[in-house]
Amino acid sequence: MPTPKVAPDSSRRSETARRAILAAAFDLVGEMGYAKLSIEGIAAAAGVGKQTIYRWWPSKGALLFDAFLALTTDGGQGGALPDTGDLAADLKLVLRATVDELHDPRYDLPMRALHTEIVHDPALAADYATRLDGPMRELKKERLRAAQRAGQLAEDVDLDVAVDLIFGPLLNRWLQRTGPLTHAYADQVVDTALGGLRPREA
Amino acid sequence: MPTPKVAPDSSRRSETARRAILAAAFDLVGEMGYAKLSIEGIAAAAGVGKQTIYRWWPSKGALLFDAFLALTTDGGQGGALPDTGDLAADLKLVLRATVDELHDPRYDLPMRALHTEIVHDPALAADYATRLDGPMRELKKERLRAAQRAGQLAEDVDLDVAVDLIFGPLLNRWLQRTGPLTHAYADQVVDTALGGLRPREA
Amino acid sequence: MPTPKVAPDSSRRSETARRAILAAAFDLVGEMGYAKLSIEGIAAAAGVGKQTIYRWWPSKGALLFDAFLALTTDGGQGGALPDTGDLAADLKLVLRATVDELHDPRYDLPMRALHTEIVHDPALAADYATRLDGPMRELKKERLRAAQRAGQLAEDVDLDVAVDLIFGPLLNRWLQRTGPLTHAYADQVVDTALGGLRPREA
Amino acid sequence: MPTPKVAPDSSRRSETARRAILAAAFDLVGEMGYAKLSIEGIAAAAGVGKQTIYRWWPSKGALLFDAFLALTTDGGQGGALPDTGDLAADLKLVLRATVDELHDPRYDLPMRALHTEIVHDPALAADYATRLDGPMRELKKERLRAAQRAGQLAEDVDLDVAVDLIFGPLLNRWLQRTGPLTHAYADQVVDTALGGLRPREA
DNA sequence: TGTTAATCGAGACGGTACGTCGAGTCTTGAA
DNA sequence: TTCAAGACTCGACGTACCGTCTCGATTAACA
Repeated sequence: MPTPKVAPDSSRRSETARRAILAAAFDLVGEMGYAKLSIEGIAAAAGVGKQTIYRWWPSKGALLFDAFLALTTDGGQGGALPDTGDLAADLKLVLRATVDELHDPRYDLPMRALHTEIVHDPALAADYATRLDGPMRELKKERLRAAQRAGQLAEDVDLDVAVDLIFGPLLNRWLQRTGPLTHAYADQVVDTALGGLRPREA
Repeated sequence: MPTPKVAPDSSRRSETARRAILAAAFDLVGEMGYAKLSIEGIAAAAGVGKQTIYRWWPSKGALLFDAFLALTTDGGQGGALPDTGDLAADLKLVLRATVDELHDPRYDLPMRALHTEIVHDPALAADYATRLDGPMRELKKERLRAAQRAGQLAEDVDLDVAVDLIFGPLLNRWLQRTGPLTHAYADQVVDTALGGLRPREA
Repeated sequence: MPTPKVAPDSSRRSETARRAILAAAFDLVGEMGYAKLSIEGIAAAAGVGKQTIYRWWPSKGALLFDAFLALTTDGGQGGALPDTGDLAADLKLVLRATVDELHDPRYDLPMRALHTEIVHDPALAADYATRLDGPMRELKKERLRAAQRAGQLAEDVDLDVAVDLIFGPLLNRWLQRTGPLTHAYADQVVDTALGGLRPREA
Repeated sequence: MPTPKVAPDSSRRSETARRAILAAAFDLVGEMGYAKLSIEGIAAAAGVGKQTIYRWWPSKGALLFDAFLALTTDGGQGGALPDTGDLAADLKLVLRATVDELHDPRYDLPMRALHTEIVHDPALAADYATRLDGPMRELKKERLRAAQRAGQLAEDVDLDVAVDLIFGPLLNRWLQRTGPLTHAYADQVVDTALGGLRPREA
């Protein structure tokens, strides 16, 4: 049975070319932003024929996502969230680290680009959910579950909603630039989310 | 911001052309999405020369924003948030309406387009903050202030953070498709944000 | 009877504007050649509205022609061709002067431009024949007639053909750059045309 | 000259596209004249991308010249000028044929276009001299040399000047429309050029 | 251990859109 | 009414990339 056209024989695939393309894509998007990023430019920078890109990636978004994934996986922080027993402190630590990362110019443009693609491409969004956001979210929920076991988190709280409340605001503020993205803001978010908006009964 | 580079004499500006352009831009982005939206297409659909667009708008994003603003302002829901005295109920009402709006196919594509443009264009983001998000956010904060006066909201809560917690998650889930966008989710967000994640002391 | 649209009331015409336009047209065509000459540019250089040009000239060629005419008439060499009694010497004098003029960079570009327009626009060609070439040609023929009376030119020679033979080659060589345009060439043309190609019977 | 700026690998060049472009260029210039001839129009008529034209030709004039050359070469009359032993008769034959050709509407517009481009573009003029005018002129001079050997042409006549005198006037009259272009005129030019303007000693 | 078929680099191709320039028309307000 | 000014529609410019399509020239699995 001949190999179908849609799935080229990846055994013959050049690993060198693949790596060069992903690196070039990541570098270029960081240099000149997503709008001016072109397949042609990536191919040239990677010293690769255009067809080699079109052969293996269905869209610019998919390529960008792979480029992102490659770097994240390589040096991936992989591990679980810290658990010192103090939920608020742990969350603040993580959120402050996130704030720092979002300020890193090396990641700023590529991450914005990726988010743009996700917003417009449901298929890519699904991929993102499965391969990047999903695992991350699971780690976060794991930490929250531990907190529930320790009685630091209400039993009836939906953990997905909890994750949205805690980790969403930072991303929003970063993407939309609705305000300064600081450690103080990270702390406030954690405190407010944990404590709730309603006055605590004295 | 949608002010032209070397401000032409706007007193001579053709109002007919302006309106036709904004309408065409909004319609086209709704029909075929932002990626395939072209200035050339908008000009053709509006029966207008390309130069007339380039004369008055510095970027596709700025034009889109104006188109959005024109429609929002025209039929604008303008008014304050409902205040029945029951904060949770009022917020749920508003969030459920937002959910419905986000499901309206007429607004889906244009709003996604606008949001991703904001992500990439700080100038546009500033304009957005001033002319769309700002006023909206003020209305939201006004309602929350009323709740504070009524003792339904803690005195020490930062209202900006509160708004982020309540209204951000919906937008995030919609943009990133991280989960179903339902009335139930809206209710959960309100309840969780108001009550907080921490267990209430019995 | 109202003045017809095709012939605006020239009594109200601004002489200042007219002169400025002609001067600007001539200068600009000399500076940047005919291809890059634009009505817009002329209007700007003359400090004049575009409409003022369109009101009074039907085409770029007509304007250029007028500009040319204005300068030629002003300092026009107007007078008859020299007549010392020696036809060959007189013609060589005139042709050598023409050679010099054609080498003047101030006139090179404008004259090429004018000739181009004449080639493509029969109406302009007619105008040219009537107002520039015609009078010139008459002066030349007058000199040849005198030569005929003096027995230096055959009686049966068609003077128009004679003029073509004597004055045409210079123009051709200049326009098409088929060879160097020198005084020697001018002399050769005169001698050959007068003497004929056929061997003189001994 | 029609050599591209940074010579692309012409081995990959599409002969189909080349031919279609040249044909379209020639046809269009004949239909609507040089002024309204656009690269865009040629590309569309040839079913070709604009870039394919820009890739291989540096200017509209160069393209036009190639188009002209292609047709001239294809059906090229190539051969030498007739030589019956009677120089005057032979020249009249050739000039009358030229008159007829210049009246052919199929060639009128394209040839005017080519000639005016030559006037403005020295590089094109050089190419024209090398590839079209040069060979033609050589044929003409060859015939004149034969006449010299036969004693029908003075020995001391510069053949280039002779060619200018014989063949130039027709072109001039045609381009500038300074008079009717007839067989009679052709004959007159030959007779006058051969006989000279000066009276023959009886 | 050659054969052979997929992949590679390169880049021409037909297209679409870009952002700019200028054409020629029209409108406004001043002289 | 003409003028300077300049916005308007329209068409073309020359460029940048798109995604498809040959081209040899590797190159790695199979025969």
